[in-house]
Amino acid sequence: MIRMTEPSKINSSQNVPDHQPAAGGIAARARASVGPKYLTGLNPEQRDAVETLDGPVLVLAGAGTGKTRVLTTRIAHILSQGRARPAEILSVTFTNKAAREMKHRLGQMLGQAVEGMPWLGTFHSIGGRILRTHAELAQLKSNFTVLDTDDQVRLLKQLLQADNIDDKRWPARMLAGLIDGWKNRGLTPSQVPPGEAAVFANGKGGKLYASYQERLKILNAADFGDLLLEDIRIFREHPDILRQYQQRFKFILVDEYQDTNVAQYLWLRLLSQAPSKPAAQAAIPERVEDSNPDSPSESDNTHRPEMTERAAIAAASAGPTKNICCVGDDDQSIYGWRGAEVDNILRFDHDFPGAKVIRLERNYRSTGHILAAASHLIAHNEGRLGKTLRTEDQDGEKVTVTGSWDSEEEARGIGEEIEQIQRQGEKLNEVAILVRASYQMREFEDRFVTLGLPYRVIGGPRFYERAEIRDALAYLRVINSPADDLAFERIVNVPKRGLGDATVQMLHDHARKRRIPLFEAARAVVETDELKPKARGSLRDVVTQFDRWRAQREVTAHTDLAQIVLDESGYTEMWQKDRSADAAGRLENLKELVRSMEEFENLQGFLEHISLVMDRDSGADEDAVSLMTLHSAKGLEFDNVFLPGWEEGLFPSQRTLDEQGRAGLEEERRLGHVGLTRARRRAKIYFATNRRIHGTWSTTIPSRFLDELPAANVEITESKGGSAWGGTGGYGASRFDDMEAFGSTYSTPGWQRAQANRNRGQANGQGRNGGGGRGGFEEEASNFSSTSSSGPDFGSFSSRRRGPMTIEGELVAKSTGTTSEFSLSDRVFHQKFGYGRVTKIDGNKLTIAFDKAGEKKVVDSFVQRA
DNA sequence: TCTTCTCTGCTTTTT
DNA sequence: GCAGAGAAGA
Repeated sequence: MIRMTEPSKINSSQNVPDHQPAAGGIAARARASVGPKYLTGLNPEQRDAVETLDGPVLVLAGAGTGKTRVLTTRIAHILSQGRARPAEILSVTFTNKAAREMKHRLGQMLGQAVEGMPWLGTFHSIGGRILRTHAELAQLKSNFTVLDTDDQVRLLKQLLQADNIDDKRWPARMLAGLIDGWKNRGLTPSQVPPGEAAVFANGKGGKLYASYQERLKILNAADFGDLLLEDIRIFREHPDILRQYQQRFKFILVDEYQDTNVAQYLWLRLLSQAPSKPAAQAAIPERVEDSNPDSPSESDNTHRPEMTERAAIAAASAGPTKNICCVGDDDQSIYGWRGAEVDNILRFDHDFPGAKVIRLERNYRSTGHILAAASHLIAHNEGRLGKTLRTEDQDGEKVTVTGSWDSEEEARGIGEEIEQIQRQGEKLNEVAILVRASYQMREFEDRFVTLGLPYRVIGGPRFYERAEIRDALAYLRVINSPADDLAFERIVNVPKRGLGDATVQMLHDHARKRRIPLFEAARAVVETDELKPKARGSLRDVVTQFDRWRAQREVTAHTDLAQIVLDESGYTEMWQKDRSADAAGRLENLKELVRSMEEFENLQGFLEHISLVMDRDSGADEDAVSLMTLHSAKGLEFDNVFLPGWEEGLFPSQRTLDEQGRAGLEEERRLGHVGLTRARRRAKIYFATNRRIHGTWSTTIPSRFLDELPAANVEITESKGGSAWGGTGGYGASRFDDMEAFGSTYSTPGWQRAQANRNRGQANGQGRNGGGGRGGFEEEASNFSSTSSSGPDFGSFSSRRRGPMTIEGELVAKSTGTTSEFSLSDRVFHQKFGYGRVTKIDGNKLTIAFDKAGEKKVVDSFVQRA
């Protein structure tokens, strides 16, 4: 059953029941042009993963083992073997980026754009597509709106208010999280275990979930969870519909299977059963609820509800499994906190009997030392499927571990190392800083701004989550669907029209009484004298404007309409008048939005897809350092990877440890593994003894993960910014312990913290006086922005460093050659800090008093005349 | 109704 | 240390 090579099929097209021209094009081309060529260059395991087409297959693909290549080659293989047409392959990913990447690579492999793969996409876009087809079975219309988190929360807030629940004690955001969690686990309101439903607002949680669902139907809206959950419900209530899809999808491929949640699992599971006639079920005895000793959370009661759910689905759909191929890596499962079930991958062969498991263990990315360090670290986890990554690459440089006195010094040191890398002629695009929490980024941003080092932040608010984009979309949503109350409410007073809370409340009352949408209520209220003349006038304007735009919609291209709406509503003007730093960027984003609409046929089509498909693009062409969280680094790779902040509490995160215990620790460890395996040639780890978190300094101890790294592959180095302990390396009581300040082998955190505190003054002195040779302009500049005192504990520390260093800094700064084209009190603009005035000039380094950001020192090339 | 001031409470993030 | 929300003033 392994190799299905039937040579006759390759050249004869009559075996393919192929009547669709587009589909035939790709399939034919695949057969003709690819031949066996696509198989060359694959290692034996990869080849096995590509060629095992029948029955369930799990490909355990470690970091850097060619996962995407296997997936795309497998699709090419299926097509070239004539086993399915492009429209018969369901191929799901988690992110749009991954879906795009696959389409791109497939296109390259098959030599053309892959328009014929209609079912290649994210779980949510495909789920949404299925739901639109059968919307009426979920009490929706096919043009339903997909709500994002913000809309969701606002809707819940209204429900809480209506129920007189204290929004302070029981925040809407928390309820949104709970509902999300339930949906991730495939639970409809009636299926939520009563105990869990009761935890919110003294037992009202379940009821609120139910009324939220009701409201969604009235608004003709679905949230992200519904896109899958409603599909599942439809599949189960209408076996004929399910069978239709089961028959259609001859092959199913799943990327990043370790990240699937229970709902996704159920969805896949239903689709992956061979279509069986309702009555005749060749029930394979399957005991999904069996305890599996390998799976860590098995004994955990909290998983019971969905386990029974799982069992029910398994029983109902027990039939031969089709050709499903899941690719994933249990060691890279880092989304447990948002509902991903590592269990799904751990028990794959259990869920899909007869599954073939193929391990890809040859790493093509990292050098020996890096791989060894990563493997050794992850080996501390229990509950793995177990893989041993190997490379045929050289050992390369050892992974470095560097301790520094505080987080500022850490940033300074990394900045210097990056400059060094740059001097060696390497590209900044090949440098990444991966942090655990986004608040760590700031320090680096400040540093890079000072150094004039180009960087880009990856992640952060997505394009369509930006306020200006959501506002613009809200206008379009109201035009498209007058019943969209959430959208109407969002923009009725944006820009300011004198229609505040009081007016909106009044509209709500009116709308509820007559059971009409807010927009219609507004139309009616304008005709009465319930509102003050001023508010009434503005509201009338709003209503007439929307009526006009809707009329124009028939005769105007949707992109033009969007532009007209933005201009006539005064929205563009609002941002043009805004003098804050990011106003220009927002206007740029609005332009980008209008541009992106061109890809869609009409307004309707655009709105249907926007929330699912829209992505930010972070100008990747420019050579710049990448700054991102460990989470968003998954799937990326760089020559040089910097990993700062390996300290207890930060990494592993204390909160994860508190909330998830052992499972949390293991997930954090996997995060470390992901971080290390991003590096091709150099991986550099850092920790600081003192870190400012939320404004206050606290003393930290090195991460336990440092102790879990293999000594043979790791080199302990001194901070380039000057060692915290006057030259001794090492960090705290660990087996690397060769350090005087903390010289002891006691290792309880409390003891270490006590030691750290006791030694602080002493170490401080050493750092300042004995550290010598540090400082210079950079030293002074980075302190410059910290205007307020750092709290009583460190008062002496701060003042001490600020005094003499400033003088030193000035001296160095004055010696920098070039003179600036700016003069004192020039008005300037800076991308990050906004508008300000030059207060001091030192060569090409300016001190600027920013209107909003305070006083900063920056290189003149980073500002322009305002 | 809009602006300014005080208070709180902080991961990770895709769709 | 700062953003975001809510309450008090203009």
